[in-house]
Amino acid sequence: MFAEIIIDQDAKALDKVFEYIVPDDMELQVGMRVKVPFGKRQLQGFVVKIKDNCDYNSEKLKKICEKIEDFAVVKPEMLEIMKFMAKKFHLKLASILRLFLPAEMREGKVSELIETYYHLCENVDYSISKSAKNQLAIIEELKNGDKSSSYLGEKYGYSTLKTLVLKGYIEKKKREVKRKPFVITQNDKRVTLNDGQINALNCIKENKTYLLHGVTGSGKTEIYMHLIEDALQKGKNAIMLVPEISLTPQIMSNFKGRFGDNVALLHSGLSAGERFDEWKRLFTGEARIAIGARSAIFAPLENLGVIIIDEEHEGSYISESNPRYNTHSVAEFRARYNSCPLLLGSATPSIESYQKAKEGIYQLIELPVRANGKEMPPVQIVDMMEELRRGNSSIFSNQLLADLANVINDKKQAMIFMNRRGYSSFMRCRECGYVAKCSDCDVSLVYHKEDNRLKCHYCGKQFKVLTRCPNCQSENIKYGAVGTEQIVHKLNEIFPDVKILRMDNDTTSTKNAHQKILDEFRRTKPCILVGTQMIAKGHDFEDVVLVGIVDGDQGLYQTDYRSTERTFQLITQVAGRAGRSENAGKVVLQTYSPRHYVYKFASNYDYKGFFRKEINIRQTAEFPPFTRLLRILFSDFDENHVRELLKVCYTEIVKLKDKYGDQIIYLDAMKSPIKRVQDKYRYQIMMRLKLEKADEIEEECFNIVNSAAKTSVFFEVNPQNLS
DNA sequence: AGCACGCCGACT
DNA sequence: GTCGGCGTGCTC
Repeated sequence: MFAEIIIDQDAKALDKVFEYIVPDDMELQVGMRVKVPFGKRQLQGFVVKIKDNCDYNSEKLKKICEKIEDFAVVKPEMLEIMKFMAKKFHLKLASILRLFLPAEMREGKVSELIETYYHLCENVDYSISKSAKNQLAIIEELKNGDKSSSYLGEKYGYSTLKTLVLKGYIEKKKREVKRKPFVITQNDKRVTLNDGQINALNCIKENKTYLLHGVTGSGKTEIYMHLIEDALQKGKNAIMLVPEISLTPQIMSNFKGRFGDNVALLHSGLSAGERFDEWKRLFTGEARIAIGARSAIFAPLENLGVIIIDEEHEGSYISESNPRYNTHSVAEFRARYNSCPLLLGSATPSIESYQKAKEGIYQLIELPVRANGKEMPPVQIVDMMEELRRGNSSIFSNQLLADLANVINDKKQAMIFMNRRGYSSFMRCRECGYVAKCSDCDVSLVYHKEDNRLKCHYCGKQFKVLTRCPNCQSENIKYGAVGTEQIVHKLNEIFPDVKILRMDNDTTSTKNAHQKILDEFRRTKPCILVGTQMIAKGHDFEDVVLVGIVDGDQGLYQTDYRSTERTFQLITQVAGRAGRSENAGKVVLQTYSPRHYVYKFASNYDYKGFFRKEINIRQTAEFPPFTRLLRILFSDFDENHVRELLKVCYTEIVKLKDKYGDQIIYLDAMKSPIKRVQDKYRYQIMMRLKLEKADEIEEECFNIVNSAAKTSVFFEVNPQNLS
């Protein structure tokens, strides 16, 4: 017997199957991990095929050394996923396989938590003197079952235990225990579904992809729970993906409360050991529901009854570091493989997904009404240009300050939201609102501090920093964004007696910092919480009556075709934080371009209107979903090396223009906007392709690059972020 | 990824 | 003379 094996090394040169002889006495299965001789070394590999004949020079074949486990860690479905992903995303086989296993299982690091415990020996005469109270107490405790060493030791003294062992009355044993990452509080509060929800549930039956467009608070979570419950009742399993940022204790305890130990949670807050335990519970079938961020799509579950992607529009579902993949595609693959429905849920679906629903590729389900019947809070747009003209050049409009003062008076709470800490940002005229844009691409230019230039992230063109506004000649043209620190500082000056909390990547680096800040916010009134995106998700605070968006524009003038869409999503999401309870809320949105269509639609919560406008723009501008963007990223420590490689590939790819003509709308090679990352120089080829031949062209490019490159090159389709 | 083979500079 | 630099090539 022979086996095809993928060596567990993330190197391009090893990205193929190697053949080995299966020893006669070895019972081998596909999906097992094995140790094999490889050159002078012994390496780990994955068995992907077992066969009777070999296709390689049989004299050179070596024997498999041993099995790492006695069972197949990679199930057949996962091998199919591997093949699918390798083809679709041009990834190395080993790097995909690694996604399937928790890091703890790599290179024999399998660490299980071992507990020592004591067990009462049976059929023994216990002759213990009455004065030995501790010894007697231990025996009594053990009559009710085994107890852990640490428990007994702390309570009665370790020496006592030792004595009993010596006497032969009790035994010391070891066992594996599961780390429980989460305290389970049973709070199975069921909500009766409204008609909309029942309708939605009745729709989702078939082996299809459904897009659930439900406004904030329309009860999507309840639908998810019912779907999962249905699946369990049919003896099937379920996967639910949520953005990492919204894996809040609230969400987790909701699902744990409803499904108890059936749920395995996979999120970044877990220690490596906890992750491994949760993974194993799924693998063995002890847990049947996987809930987690992006990578939970690889949960080792078979027989799936439903896959759910919550907040499907979130950018974090596209992996931006290696291996780069797109969760929707993998989810779709698994759903088809298991013949189960895939549900994409969002209050603000991505333009791509909604378009697919329009085209009938996805089944659209709408939940237009909030479950509690409440209106969304009104959004007031404040024109910051007008504020400037009136002589207010601060970060805060008079309106926002007045509203904040009211909140403080009423001992309520407010959230001040800003888009992100910006080091690189766009350049804007403070007089007329003009924003520097690329002459070719109609996207905003990004200011790069390192070389004091403005760059276009699409075509790589560079521009000198402007000193005078080309529109109104004002010299008051600046780059730069305000950070959260700055906002907190100003607020402290204006409201010296009010507690102001800050939450962003800086303040939440430690594991529990996030929760601590939120807890403090919950307790304190009045209070203002200043933060980035992370305050926008899933936290319900009864007393938040005001949400201020300081820089509504920032998302807008980010540098890619999705920025308007993101701004809409963000405003909707942030607005949802105001007035969750009886307290009528309000949203104040500050912007320098108040007439931009996104604000009109967002302030009316008019998703469909926004979609119609946006999809038209995409169509005329020839951007996705009507075209495909392809970015080929080359990186290497040696700059000359990359440039040479880029040149070779580019010359070949340019020739495709002869063959495909206007199918290639745009093609250019350039430095990557952030040209060095982790000491590696980055160059890229950007292409915009018409859809008809996109697959074909992509494949050709891949082959060109693959035959030229010794180092690995990354392909990205419709990238989220172009740095 | 690693490890060997191999072909050119400055050292006991 | 040879020790050692890292370019190239191979691993079933």
